[in-house]
Amino acid sequence: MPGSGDSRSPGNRGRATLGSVAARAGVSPQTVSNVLNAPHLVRSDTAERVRDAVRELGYRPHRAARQLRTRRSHVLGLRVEAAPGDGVFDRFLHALTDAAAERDYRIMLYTARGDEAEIAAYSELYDRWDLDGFVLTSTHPGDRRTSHLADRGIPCVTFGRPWDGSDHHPWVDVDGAAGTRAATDHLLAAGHRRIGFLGWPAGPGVGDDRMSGWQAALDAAEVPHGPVARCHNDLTEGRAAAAALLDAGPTALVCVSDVLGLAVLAELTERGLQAGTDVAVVGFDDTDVAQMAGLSSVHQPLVEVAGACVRLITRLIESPGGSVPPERELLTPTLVPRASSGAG
Amino acid sequence: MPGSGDSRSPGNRGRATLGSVAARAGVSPQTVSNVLNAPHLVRSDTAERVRDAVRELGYRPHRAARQLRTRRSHVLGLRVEAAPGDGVFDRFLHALTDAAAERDYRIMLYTARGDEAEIAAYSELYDRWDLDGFVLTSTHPGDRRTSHLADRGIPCVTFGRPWDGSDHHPWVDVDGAAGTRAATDHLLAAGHRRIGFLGWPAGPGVGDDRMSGWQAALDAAEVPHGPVARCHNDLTEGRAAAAALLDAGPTALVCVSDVLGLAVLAELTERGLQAGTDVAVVGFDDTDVAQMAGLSSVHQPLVEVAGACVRLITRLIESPGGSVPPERELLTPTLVPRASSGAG
DNA sequence: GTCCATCATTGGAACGTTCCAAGTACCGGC
DNA sequence: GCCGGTACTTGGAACGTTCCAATGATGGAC
Repeated sequence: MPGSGDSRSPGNRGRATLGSVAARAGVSPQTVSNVLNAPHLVRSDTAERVRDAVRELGYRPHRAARQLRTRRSHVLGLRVEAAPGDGVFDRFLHALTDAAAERDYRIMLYTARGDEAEIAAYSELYDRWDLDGFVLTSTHPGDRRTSHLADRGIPCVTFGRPWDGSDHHPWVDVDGAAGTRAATDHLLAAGHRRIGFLGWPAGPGVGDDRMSGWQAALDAAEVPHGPVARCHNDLTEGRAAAAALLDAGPTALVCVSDVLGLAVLAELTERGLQAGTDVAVVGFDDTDVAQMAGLSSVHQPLVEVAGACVRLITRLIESPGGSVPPERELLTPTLVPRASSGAG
Repeated sequence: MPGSGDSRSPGNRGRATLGSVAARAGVSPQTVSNVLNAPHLVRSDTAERVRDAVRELGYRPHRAARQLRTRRSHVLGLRVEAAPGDGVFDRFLHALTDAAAERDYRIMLYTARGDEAEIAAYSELYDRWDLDGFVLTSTHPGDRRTSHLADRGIPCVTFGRPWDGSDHHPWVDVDGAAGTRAATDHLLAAGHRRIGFLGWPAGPGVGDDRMSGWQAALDAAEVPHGPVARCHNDLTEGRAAAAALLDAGPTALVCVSDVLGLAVLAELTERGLQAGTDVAVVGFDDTDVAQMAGLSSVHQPLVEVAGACVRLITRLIESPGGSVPPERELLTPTLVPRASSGAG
């Protein structure tokens, strides 16, 4: 071995290639490739020699070349929404990026104005950028995105179950009903018997699901339903709804979101009442502000959600025929009790 | 032209390639490439014929192949932070994705535990994934990331100026001092003469910069400085600091962030005082919660910031020798007056 | 009509990887 | 000593694009 006779090619920023590693180890490029991708084909001492060369040269396979050959980019698409965040998306984004990296996948972002525009963007991202699949969020009744992707055989997974009962794609969701049920049980255990609910406007989807947990808990305990109010996810509307609710004299309120929970807190303060002692309040999502305001809240296990999303979609991508039955995963959130419901 | 005799290659999901377009237009693949990348080399009638073929076949160049040849991925890296978001990052993310798409660039995410881990991740992303450059956020004194990148000739741009006076990379920032100055001027114009400041712990960086704007406005108006308190960006700490500040009897408070602004609002409500009439309050960042709580705030022009980031880094990437002098851009935020400072 | 310059187009190779089919060596059985 | 199999290794082509150098066509000057 005379000196450091690297046979690296020019215009390559001096990076090692399969060829340079092969030369160093005294084998063919194909064998180096096999060591990395199909080790069982290679004799162990040869493999050892190749691995040494890989280490010495700091070789790392070049994605674009692999991608050109295999049509796999190891990149997943994720839409970033324009709508004001509820504080959940950031955390999901981070967890998803982490979970993907663990399996050697990356996340690429795109934006779109509405579902139709998103659908139009798929072909560009799939054909031209070779994205391996898409992670979709905020599923809603009448969502046409998943069926579009399914028709074209493009892998996807949704964070959020399909609300129209369709069944052609894997999904991961958090059991909102279980979350509000835990919150309600927590209040019942603390002795409350007049427990109201502040929710979103009626309609199939996340809002109704969360409300059903509150109902189920009360029914199971044979406690009559407390007052109910519904409004949009807005602090001002929430204040008005909270005022109406409080006039009905509940001792506790379960809220469909932290924003509405905070609205209740604000209304309580306005009335000179103390959250947690006079009226107990629980929110949903465990956002930063809830944390800061001491609002009890239901925490979504976003790290697990992200992990499951990546697991499900990579399984789909890496399945030979692409014909595995779609898996589902429904995760249970946990209650984080704080001062607003009498804790700590 | 007998029928639809597309000469598309197999294993290609039926996508058109340079070759199939060339065959259809009756020219060589190279000419098709020239039409798309160097139109001045091609006679106009030929170009027209090629463009027709492109349209008919729905041809779109394949990124991986181009990337393999040119070593340009048209992808920018962006780190997504674990830290609880201040509500600014989401909006920046969306704006950046949009701005990048406009120039045919995409954003790829990565995570890292600390700056050193991020530095370690660069080579993987740059060498293996061929990222064209990085957009860095949350610059801070003693930031070693930019010099590392500069040493290796890897393009980057930062959202946030370098706080150690270094000058080897382009950056975009929002003039925090101008923002607090506008806020203070707004309060002065409303007749306030005892204007306090609630800031972060002293030290070079964003916090001191924002405080300096408050000072400058008061000095220019020859009004004495009101009371000052400093604490971390936390609602609980903020409440205590706000209490101390209010005891000093200011008629208005400028806050370094919305979180601390909300802390002041909470403390005011506790005391039975009305924000906007009894004491005026202004926050910083114009987050969703500020909007909902009616907190006046300083709005960062994130769309412009993102646009500038993309413009600066693409200029760097696409400059032939890579040796353009680093540009800087300091954007001015705007005040959004709300009820908490007597508006609307 | 010859020569040179310019314009438009083309052919061949290369980027770094993986697929496929073809090799080579070894080994045991008969 | 030939045969067939198994274990390992390799050569050549291909993925779709761009770079580089070479080719052919056109036109004006002399």
